[in-house]
Amino acid sequence: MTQFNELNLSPKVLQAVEEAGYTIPTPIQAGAIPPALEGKDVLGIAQTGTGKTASFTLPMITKLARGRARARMPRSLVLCPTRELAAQVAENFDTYSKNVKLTKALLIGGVSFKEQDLLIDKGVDVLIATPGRLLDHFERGKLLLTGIEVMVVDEADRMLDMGFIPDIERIFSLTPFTRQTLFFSATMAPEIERITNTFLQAPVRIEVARQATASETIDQHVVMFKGSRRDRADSEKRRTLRKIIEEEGEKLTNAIVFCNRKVDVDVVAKSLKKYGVDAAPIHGDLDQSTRTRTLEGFRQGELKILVASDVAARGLDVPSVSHVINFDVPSHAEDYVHRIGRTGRAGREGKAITICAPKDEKNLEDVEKLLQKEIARLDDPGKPKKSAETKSDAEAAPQKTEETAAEPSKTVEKPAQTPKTAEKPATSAKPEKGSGGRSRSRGGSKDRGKSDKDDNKVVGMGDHLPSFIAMSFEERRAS
DNA sequence: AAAAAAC
Repeated sequence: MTQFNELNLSPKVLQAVEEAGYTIPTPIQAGAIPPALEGKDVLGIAQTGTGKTASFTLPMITKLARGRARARMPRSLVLCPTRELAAQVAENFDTYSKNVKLTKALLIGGVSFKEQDLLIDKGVDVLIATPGRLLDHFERGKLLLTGIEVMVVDEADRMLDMGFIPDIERIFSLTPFTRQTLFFSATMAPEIERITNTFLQAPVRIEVARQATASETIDQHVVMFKGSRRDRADSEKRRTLRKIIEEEGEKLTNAIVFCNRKVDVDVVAKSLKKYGVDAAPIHGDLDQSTRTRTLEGFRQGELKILVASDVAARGLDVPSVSHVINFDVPSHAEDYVHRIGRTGRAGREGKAITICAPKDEKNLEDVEKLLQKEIARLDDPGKPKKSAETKSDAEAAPQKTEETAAEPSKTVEKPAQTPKTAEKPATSAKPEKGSGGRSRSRGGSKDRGKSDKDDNKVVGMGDHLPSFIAMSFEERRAS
């Protein structure tokens, strides 16, 4: 098996890698580092969690160790779609460049220009940036990109989703065409293919395809939710969420609750807190210091539940969480895969529960189409059950209890008609055996777990790379 | 329809 010391990395970089505890590169690292060191363009098709970040930081540090940056003329540039990702990449540089004299600047929004300007003026070897802030600096005349030797585009497909492609194209055009380009994307949409054809020169293409799939390592469930009345649906949905959290009990050690909209992130987080659940919101409207602090608290295990918009769905290197709960079904089916990919990492157990309101059913269909399987239905634990009479009624026609059933929202009643779940008072958090009927992952996972551990800093999704992402182009076209 | 990202 290839080892890091066979990849021609500089001794100082190698030392930092070894000190971080790694000896065996991941496939994307083994594939991308040698051509990157030779100065070739690289097209990496890989998901977060494959060791992607180190596959460009390590060769970059090796190459940049020689030479020095001039004022306002950075020698390399890494573009990331979100501020958090950019910060993560910066940390990765710190880890591996500790034995090398290398200056770097993190150019992201939400923080003052002042410090960033100061760094740029002094000259930086590595610029890590989100597109908006980078262009902002450029337009203020503070920055010249004509000295860029290496440019990295990270998470290009997400850049596409976020409408950054024009910015990326502009930035490409501001850098010298002699630059080396390292380009990473989880998928290859036609638009991404076009960009790579335009801006990459004879790239070495590294595609990471893995066997394991999301659907096999994550225990997935969906709760079909229906509010009793329009004006109560919102609060009832939050109650359903609380009940889900209660029912998971101690198995839920930490979780991310995803909402589709920022307002809901705020409302849900506030609601959970009100009911004594340790939760905090994160989304793009919160100021950067709050975002950073919240995320850090969550990483440190000081915060139990992170209520998040899709800012946290992809790429973020949060620790493996025990649960992902979708307060809403994401409207892009692929986001579902990214969201649930925050759990069950490195071969550990993971559980994903999605709340599906009637208006989300179309989205749920799309998700199931993408997964090519049905997600196990769970009864709504938040639905107050009435008398035994209604109970059998509900069993016969669970769907039918809408307008007519104006149910007292505060009353706690015993849950009925839940075959798998033991009956319990609402306050008890009794563990329930996962009943989704999904078989666990196959062999291999132990092995993976080990190498994921080896590569803790950069590994994200671990074992359960979703099958559609793991497929090669040919397979994808075929299906 | 929303989120992310620039002030």
